[in-house]
Formats: sequence, C-alpha cells, structure tokens
Amino acid sequence: MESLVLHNVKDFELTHIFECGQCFRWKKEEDGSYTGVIKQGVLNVRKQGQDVCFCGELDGDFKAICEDYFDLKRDYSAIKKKLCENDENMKMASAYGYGIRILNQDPWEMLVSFIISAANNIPRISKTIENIAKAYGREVEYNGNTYYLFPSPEELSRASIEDLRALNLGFRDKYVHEATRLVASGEVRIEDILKMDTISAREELMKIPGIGAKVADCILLFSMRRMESFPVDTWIKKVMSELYVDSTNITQINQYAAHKFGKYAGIAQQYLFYYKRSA
DNA sequence: CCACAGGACGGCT
DNA sequence: AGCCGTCCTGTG
Repeated sequence: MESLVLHNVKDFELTHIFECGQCFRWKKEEDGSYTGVIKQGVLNVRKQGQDVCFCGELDGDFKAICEDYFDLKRDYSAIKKKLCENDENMKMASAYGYGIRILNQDPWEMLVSFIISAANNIPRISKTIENIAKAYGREVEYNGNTYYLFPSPEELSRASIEDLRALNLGFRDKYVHEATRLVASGEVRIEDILKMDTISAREELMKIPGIGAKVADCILLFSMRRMESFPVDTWIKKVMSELYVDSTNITQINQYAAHKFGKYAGIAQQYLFYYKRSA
C-alpha cells in the first residue's frame, strides 16, 4: 500500500468532490473517508484538518496519479474569483460548493457511465456500473476487500445486449453494446478524440449511439480536461432559466454559458449544479 | 394509477 | 428545425 499526505490543501472538500455528480464509484466509509476504484486501482482519500491523505494500491506513479486525478495543479481560488466578478449568484453557488474539484477520470469509463446516466437516477447508475465491473472487470484486493476495475473495451466486448440487459442497463443496453463495439474495433479511437479541439471532439462523441449533447459534454468535462464544456441537464436548465437566461432551449443555454463563463464554464456548471441540487 | 429520475432517438409536423 | 411519445427500472 502506498500513501501521500498533502498539507494545507485549499479548495478541496470530499463531500463536494464526490457528491456533485461527476463520479459514480466513490463510496463514503464509516470513518468519513472515501474509497473509489479508478483506472489504476483502488484509492482511499481522507481529510484531517487542512491535510489530505491518499492511500491505495495503484499501478503507476502514486503521487502523479493522485495529482492528475484530483486536478491538484489547478488554482480553483483564482477561477472562483474570476467567475464571481459581478455575479452574486455565482458567489452564492461557489461559496456553497467551495471544495469542488473536477476529477480527471478515464474517458472510456465515463463514456459508458454517462450513456447509462440517461433518464436514470444516481443510485441505479452506480449499481449498474458496479454490475458491469463485477461481471467483466479485473478483480483487485485492497485492505482486505475485493474491488473490480472497470472493464476495458475488449473485456466489455464479451457482453451481449442480453447480458447487458441482465445487468440492469435497461433500454441503454444496445447503446453501450454498440459503443463498445465501435471502440474495441477501432472505428472510434478515443486517443484521437483526446487530441481534437473541443468542438470536433464533441461532434465525434455525438456520433456514438446513446451520446447526445449533454452526455458528450459530461465526457469532455469529467475525463478530457475540457473545462469549457457545460453539460445542460434538467437541473442546470432550471437554474439557468431562473438566474441567467430567459430560455429553456439547451443550445441557447450552452451559448449563453460559453459567453458568460468562458473557458471555465464547466467549473461554473458544477458549482451551480451542486448548489441547486443540495441547497 | 401516474410522474419523474442528471436524455437520446425516431417519427412526426 | 422543433416538438413529442417512447424507452428500462425504481421510487414517491
């Protein structure tokens, strides 16, 4: 087991990070820490005062993986300051979810996870993803417990549509099946999408069945470092029409957000989403 | 019984 | 181009 302690970490709250809707595989432990399965293995995170402690079994450079996954090199205070200029709503929202950080998760896992998120609720999404990992992912041991990595495209290729339906995917089974085939066959190359500009990457993602504008923006924001991506779901639609723009048209809301929040629109989205959903 | 939950899709007009 | 019914499943 490896560990890392970082002292006096600003803009970092476990609840804000893990409960703002960007991830599905982190669970709160009895001691208040969170344990999650990421691409490289199992990780546990806890806070003691202003210190953050990471423990886990990861395949690779432990410190580098943690810094990358939790976006630790980014100055969220500076971003908040910028977003809050002449914006009382954002001051409220960012003060509420002050410890939010955008996780840098695995693109393939997010692609599947957010296809599953369509017209779904969070407990069921989490359960479905666990079912998939347990059925097709590699088993890993950590701290006396068994966890399952999210399966690679090749591993998930073993699943038929019927298999996926049995794992509680519902009508999304055919989308995940086809998305898996596209990626495993190389018809869709995620490593190529990562190199594209955000507009092109979004278009490419939306060619995959089950991925519309909202799901594409989630994948871009939560796994491809596109901080300008602004996923508009039903909650954001409500918040935006209440506070900012007199429209419920998703395209118009996206345009407004791009103009108003610029290259950090995605971070603004998370503050607004968490504020609206929790407060 | 129905509405809705972090939408996408296909068939309409 | 925009609107609307439909799609699994669980909960209130």
